[in-house]
Amino acid sequence: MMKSRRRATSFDVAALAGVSQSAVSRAFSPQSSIAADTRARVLDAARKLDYVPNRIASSLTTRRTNIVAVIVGDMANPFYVQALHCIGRSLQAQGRQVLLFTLDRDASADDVMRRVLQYQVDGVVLTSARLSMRMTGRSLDRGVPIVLFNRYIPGHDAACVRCDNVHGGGLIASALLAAGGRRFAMITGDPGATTSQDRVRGFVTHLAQAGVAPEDIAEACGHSTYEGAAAAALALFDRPRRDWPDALFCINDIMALGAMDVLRARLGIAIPDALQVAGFDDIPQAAHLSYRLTTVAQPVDAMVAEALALLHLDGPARHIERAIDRALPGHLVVRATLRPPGG
Amino acid sequence: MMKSRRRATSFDVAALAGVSQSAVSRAFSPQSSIAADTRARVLDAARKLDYVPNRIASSLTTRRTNIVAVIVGDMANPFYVQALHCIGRSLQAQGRQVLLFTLDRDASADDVMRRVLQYQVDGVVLTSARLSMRMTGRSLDRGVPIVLFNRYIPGHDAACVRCDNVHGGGLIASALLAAGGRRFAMITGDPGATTSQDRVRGFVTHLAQAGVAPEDIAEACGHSTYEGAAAAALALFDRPRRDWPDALFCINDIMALGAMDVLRARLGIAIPDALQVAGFDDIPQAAHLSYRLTTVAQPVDAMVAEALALLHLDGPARHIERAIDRALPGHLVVRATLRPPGG
DNA sequence: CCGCGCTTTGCATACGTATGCAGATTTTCA
DNA sequence: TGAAAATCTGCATACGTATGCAAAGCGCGG
Repeated sequence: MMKSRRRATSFDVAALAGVSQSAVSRAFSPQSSIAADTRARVLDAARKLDYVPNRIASSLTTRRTNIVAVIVGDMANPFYVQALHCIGRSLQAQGRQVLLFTLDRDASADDVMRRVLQYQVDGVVLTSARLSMRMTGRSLDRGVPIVLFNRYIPGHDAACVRCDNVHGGGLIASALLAAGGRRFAMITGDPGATTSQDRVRGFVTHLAQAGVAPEDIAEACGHSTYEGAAAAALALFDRPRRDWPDALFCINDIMALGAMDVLRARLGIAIPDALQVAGFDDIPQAAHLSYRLTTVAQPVDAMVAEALALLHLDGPARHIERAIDRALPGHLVVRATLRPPGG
Repeated sequence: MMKSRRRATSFDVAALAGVSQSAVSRAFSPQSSIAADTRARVLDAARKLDYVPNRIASSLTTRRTNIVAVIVGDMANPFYVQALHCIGRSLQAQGRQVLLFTLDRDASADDVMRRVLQYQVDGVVLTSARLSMRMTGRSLDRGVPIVLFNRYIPGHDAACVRCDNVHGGGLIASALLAAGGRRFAMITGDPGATTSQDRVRGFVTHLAQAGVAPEDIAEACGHSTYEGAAAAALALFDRPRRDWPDALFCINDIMALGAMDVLRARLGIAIPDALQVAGFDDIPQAAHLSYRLTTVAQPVDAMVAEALALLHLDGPARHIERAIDRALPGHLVVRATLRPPGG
């Protein structure tokens, strides 16, 4: 059976059902004023013609595309994949979809933002550390709601949802102290990312209260990647054995995996006996039996729900949040990379 | 400075530049017939008004959205994340975007496909094993090009790009034999997935040629997940120690990680000394020092390039490929989970 | 039987851009 | 210099749907 070349439109359905095009439109919009039997007749005709409403066309008049742009900075970090997955699920449950933008190293902010705006998205979720400022500016100027996911811009008034990273850093410091850590080290992420800065700050501040001077905490930058962290870990241990750290905080899990792997494989360091390790994020791999990483779990579901709520996708009038900064608390997940306290 | 509430349209730009709306449209389309200085004047006015062409509106007349739907069945498998990332990068380089559809366990094929069709996408890339048949049917009926990524449907004529899984299974069999494997075992994936079936077939066939009877190969289903594989691995070793397998093929890497983790942690099995393990896919984690997994690398970049080419997104007339089945060869990546041959 | 209110329907138009066509302008060549 | 060719521009319309408005149909109470 050969289908007609042209796709059926609401006019075709209207003709078959013996109603006007308006009736077809109303039949497909739940809250419209239309008689039950008319709707049934229309849906029946639509089925016969294999008609599917054209959302692109409808978005012209409704001024809503039901599309949300998600800009992912680092697809190599499972945490952001997890966040993307969660965002996609939530939006799909609302009848909306994700338009995905991945950001390459050399991507220009203006370039990405121009593409986002061309697609008339209803909102933007930005998970990229880099380029945030210029992108949020253009988005807000054009009346497109944007929410920063897990990062913020100090001088700027864009809405932001994040884990309380300072608090989380403190949780890690507290756990490492309780487990008997004495010589502390950190592997930090992208230096420009507030995520990294805040976790470091929470960690250092809490240690300071326990009498550990900041200058006694060894530090190396792992650039938020597995490989970068492996290199950083080796750098931290490039010193006499008696000065080796015995407690290491990696500001995210993916770096903790890199550090653990290289330290065990290259230097034969036993974890947690010779070195205690903690991460941040609670990515799926942190629970794997090769790592059993102690970490701070981010409340991803709640963060996503909050972020999408701040976009105000429902409701007739578009309201843009300003100067919102929601910090949700994470919680410590204790696994096997710390010694039991008092053990 | 307060921006006007309404976004600037091509008419606004036209008025400011003193030209017609058509001229504005042409100024933004590279191959249009327009004088250089007119274009410059238009672009200048556009910049002043912060005008961005509305791609949604333009797609109404061009009948192209420059959007490709990507349906991801399993976001928990890093291989598909990697594929998604690669697809996104390639499309963005062509000025197109990915509209992401994630498939939950309980998602209905009709439901997802209806949403795909509503958005008038220019093409569909389907990476989900389940539901493939009904989805491809509806897509093709409506003239939307669809390509199955790394799976195919035997009775169906949709285009398909995949790794040569039979060949890859043979590579693994060959490597395990050369490394001295004697008692073989497999952890299989989703029973309905051709990906799993083909890899198993290649593996079993190759072993048979070497004199290993299929019924001597132990088998358990890991359902393509880390956790499922861990359970399957324990089941395979739930027998007298002298009957334990010494060569294990997991039909994808994520399951190999699960199997290795549980066998080492729970049963204390040394890899590769007591057990040799191989996977398939070459996900990033396979290279991590905790695993150093021998596996078959899929040529993801080439597969994605081929898949997108089959959609025929360029060119004026939409041509739909039928009955295409491209199988690209993978290559063995030897790491530390096999003993060196002759060692 | 009349008038009021409620529901349902169709008409007309708007959304923002692309493009065929014809007219206008410039260039080319004899 | 003139005519033909080439280039550029604007007009008008189409793409597919949503919705304000008014008209029509209906039920109900007086």
